[in-house]
Formats: sequence, C-alpha cells, structure tokens
Amino acid sequence: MLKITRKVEYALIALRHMQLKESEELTSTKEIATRYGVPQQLLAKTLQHMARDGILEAVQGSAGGYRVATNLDKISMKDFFEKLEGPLGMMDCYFDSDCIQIGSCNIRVPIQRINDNMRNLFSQMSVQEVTQ
Amino acid sequence: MLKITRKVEYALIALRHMQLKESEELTSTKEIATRYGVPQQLLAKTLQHMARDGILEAVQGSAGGYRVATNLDKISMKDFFEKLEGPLGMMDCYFDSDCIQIGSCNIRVPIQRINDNMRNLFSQMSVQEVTQ
DNA sequence: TCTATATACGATAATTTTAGTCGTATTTAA
DNA sequence: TTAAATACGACTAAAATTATCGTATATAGA
Repeated sequence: MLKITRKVEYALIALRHMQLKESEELTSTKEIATRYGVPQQLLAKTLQHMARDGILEAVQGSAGGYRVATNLDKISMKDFFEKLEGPLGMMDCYFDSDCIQIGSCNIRVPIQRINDNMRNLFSQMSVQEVTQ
Repeated sequence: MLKITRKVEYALIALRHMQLKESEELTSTKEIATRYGVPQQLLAKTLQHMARDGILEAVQGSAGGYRVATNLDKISMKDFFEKLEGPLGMMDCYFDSDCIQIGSCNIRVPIQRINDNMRNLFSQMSVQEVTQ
C-alpha cells in the first residue's frame, strides 16, 4: 500500500539524470535505460508521456532525445503524480462517487481528511526538490 | 498508486462502528459485514489480525465478537498501517536493500526523503482522529 | 449433551493492477 | 539511403490484491 509505481520511479530517475547536464543537452531513452538498468520500452513511454505533458521537450530524428522543458521548481509532486498516474486519492471514492455503499459508508469523510493531508504534503513539495 | 487497501479500509470501518457503542459491547463480524456490505470472510481475517495485534479483544463462542482493546488515541496511523500491512515505504528499497541497481540508482536518497515526510505525516495522526 | 453461531486460520482461486513487450510508423542527421 | 531516434496502440506477463473455501475450535443456550 501507498507505493509509487515504476512509471513514476523511472520518470524521476530520468529527470534527475537530465538535470546533471547542461539544460540544452539531449538525453536519449537508450542512454538512461542502459545507465540505470531500466526497461527501455517502458521508459520510452514514460518519457513520451512527460513530453505530452510539457515536462519534457522531445527532439525527433537520428540524434534526437529529450530535455527538460519546464521549471521543475514550479511543478508540485502532487501535480507530477497526477500528470503521470491520474487523480491522487487513497481511495477511489475521493473522486468517483459511484460506490454503491456510499450511503452506508462510515469512513468516507475521515478518509477524505487523511487524503487532504496527503495531497497537501505533496502539493508543498516540488519536483525540483526531489530531482535536484 | 498511493492507495490504501481494502484490509485497512475494512479495519477502519469496523473500528469506527465499534466506537459508536458502549466500550464493553461486542460486535460480530456478521454484524459489520451486513451493515456495511463488506465480504464477511475477508473482514473476519482483518478483525482476527487486529486481535492478534492487540487492537481488538476477541471473545469466542456463540455470543462472541470483538471489542476495542486499546486506546486508539495512542496508536498512530503509521503504526496501524504497519501492523496491518507491514513496513510503510513508497519504494521497497526504503527497507530492503537487495535491489541490484542500488549502486547506480540516482533517486534513492530523495525518495527516502519523501518517504520520511509521509511516515511523519502518518505518525502524527492517531487512529482515533480517523475513527472518532 | 446437542445445536447454532461465533472466532481462528491456512490454502487456494479469482480479479485487478502494474509492468513489460511487440510491432509498426514517423522523423531526421549523416 | 540508412541508421538511430521518438510515437504509440495493442498485447502479454507478472505481481499484488481481493475474495472464497474448508476445517477446526469455542461457547451460550435449549
């Protein structure tokens, strides 16, 4: 429970790796995959995902690759998680309300309180803090 | 990602239900299962688990059941999670160090920092706060 | 003493989620 | 033209979670 996924893990590894370089320099999927022993195809999807979300800029073609496209100080870990994995809730009923038991559930409100705390924690933490 | 499990969910539902009663009164698995529409066998295991951990007291036999056996104000959500689900880490390497990539991993330390924050959050929150 | 109704718990099955792979298309530097 | 890169939907595999089964034991009450 309360585990981050490989997708997020690989994304953070990639961002941290890129931040060790000059900001204009490109990094290929292969470079990261071999350097950190990570499955290249899955990493590729993750980087593509981040490119779609505007976190990375992709350069296509033979000498292509990715570079950081935004100020990571301005992105919270909460937003980062949600870009990659969707809504951040400890239980689905935080967003979805189609749970049949919703009328009889006695912990919905308290769980939402916990969840607010967790979202708040990750709202106050920037990606930069993690990858710098 | 970052989801609590049904086991924890059912445990919280049960505790909250019991706290609405006189402290000596017993609650059976069936009572909670039918009241909240929760699978009885799985709930049973969860309650047994809590009994082993000293959170609940079990009374066997025909008119048996469970009652809260401890001061829930004194148990943090972190300890509660760990009793039910084991070590609370966003990545396994927080506890296990047999990851092959541990030498080349560039995010171990930052991830541990995040994890410390999360553990800290749940350390400061009592079960009572959630189930009262 | 018998029966109904509880808890106790290991083993197993089903389901869901996560992780990883495949195949193909497109882009572009050399 | 070729090699090496990104783009991406479809699919498969693996792992984790959720749920069930079967059996044993305890005990209140008829």
